[in-house]
Amino acid sequence: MRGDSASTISEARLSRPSAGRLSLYLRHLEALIGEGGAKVSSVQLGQALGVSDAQVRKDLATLGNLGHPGVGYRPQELIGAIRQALGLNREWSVALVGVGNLARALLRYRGFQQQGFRIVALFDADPAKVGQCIDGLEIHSPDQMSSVIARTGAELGLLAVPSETAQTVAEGLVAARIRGILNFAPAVLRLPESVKLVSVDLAAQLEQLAFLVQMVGNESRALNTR
Amino acid sequence: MRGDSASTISEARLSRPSAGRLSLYLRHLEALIGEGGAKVSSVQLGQALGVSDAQVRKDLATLGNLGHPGVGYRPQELIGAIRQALGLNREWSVALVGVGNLARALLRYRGFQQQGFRIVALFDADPAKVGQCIDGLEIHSPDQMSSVIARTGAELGLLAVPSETAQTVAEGLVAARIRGILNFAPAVLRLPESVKLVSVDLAAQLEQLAFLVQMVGNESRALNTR
DNA sequence: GGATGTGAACGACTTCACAGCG
DNA sequence: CGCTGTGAAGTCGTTCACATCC
Repeated sequence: MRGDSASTISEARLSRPSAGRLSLYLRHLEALIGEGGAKVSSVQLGQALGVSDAQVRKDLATLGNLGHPGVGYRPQELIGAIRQALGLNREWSVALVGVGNLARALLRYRGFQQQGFRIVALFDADPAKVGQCIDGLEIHSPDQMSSVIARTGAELGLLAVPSETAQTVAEGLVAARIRGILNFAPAVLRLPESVKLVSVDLAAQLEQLAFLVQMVGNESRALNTR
Repeated sequence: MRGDSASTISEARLSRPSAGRLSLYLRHLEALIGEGGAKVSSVQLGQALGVSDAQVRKDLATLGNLGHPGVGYRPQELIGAIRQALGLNREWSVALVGVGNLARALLRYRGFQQQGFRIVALFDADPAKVGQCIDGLEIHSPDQMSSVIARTGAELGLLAVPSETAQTVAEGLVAARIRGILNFAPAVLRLPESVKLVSVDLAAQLEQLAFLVQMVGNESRALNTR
């Protein structure tokens, strides 16, 4: 890197897959800290996470010059830098729509609050559920979305509703000025560019697994032809 | 492709991302069928799913010559071919380990049984849960894994246990001759090559979303410099 | 020596663009 | 015509290999 006369972070662009791996590094590093590991090398990290050492270096290099040649990386520093790069150096308030079993699982999921995500609002269209409380949070009607989200300051939304209503509910969240949606409904959502979307399609993942498993069978058959 | 003198299916290799999209096409096509759509074009499919038309054609071309130039594709045919390619033209028996909220959500999840996945066995290490029944399925102790999995013929495993025990439990599933694992624990699992693994890391997905949302802010700041 | 950072080579996936067919 | 199938070009991400620094 040439023009680093000043020590300002040059804010190199961070690619999507790289960002995904940073999450993994982060989790692993936080576990390491507990064991007081003072240094980590790209080889160690890579082996622990199933990633090539070159890949690790490339990923970490985007964070700035954190590596100490001949030594490795300092976990503490890395953690801070990764948090910053991923936007985890602050709290994120999250709204959860669709209070079914999945929602309950998400509510209790430790991984979220551990990284500063806080679920601050619940919504469900079922009148029987509206007004009830879970973990100290009242379930609101979707009508209230705009006001409740404004009041609680939620910026992210978890969408755990049936696929039929997913698009409509998502639009409600957009109208309520949510900035990003994590969608669990098996539906393809259409959102304005400015609202970010990540989808987790459980059925598709399981189908992917079936495909891979089935391929193994085909593989061995294919090998016979050699 | 050279030696296609015979009309035998040349079984073109199906790439991982392509297989992922096939799941989406399949779901959309099954919805279309209900509405009696007789023909679909790559453009229609693409727009519905947020994929380029060229991509759709490339993906579907791997299934054999199903397209009718000047006309489009017949949904029925496509569905059959996709099912076959993904290995969904049969039932898959599935074992579910770790009976918490997530497991309950997965058990009731329609998308699974709709594509022929049947959960046939439950396991949980908590003695208080062992012996209980959910949806007509008894919860077994992990000790019983080998025998129960052999008896029920489960080939796939859903792993919904805490990350600390994930590796151990996964090894148990491998020992019980499971062929693929869908892992929900936020841990990196080490499995033999022959056992396929797909991981769904909820925390990482949410972090990814935070990253994207945060990027939007940085983007607009970056645009100012222009 | 040991480990980082990084251009260059490589590979995988996507888009382009168009020939060919109904 | 309209729409598919597909080589060619392009883009993105990963791996290699090595100069560099402690």
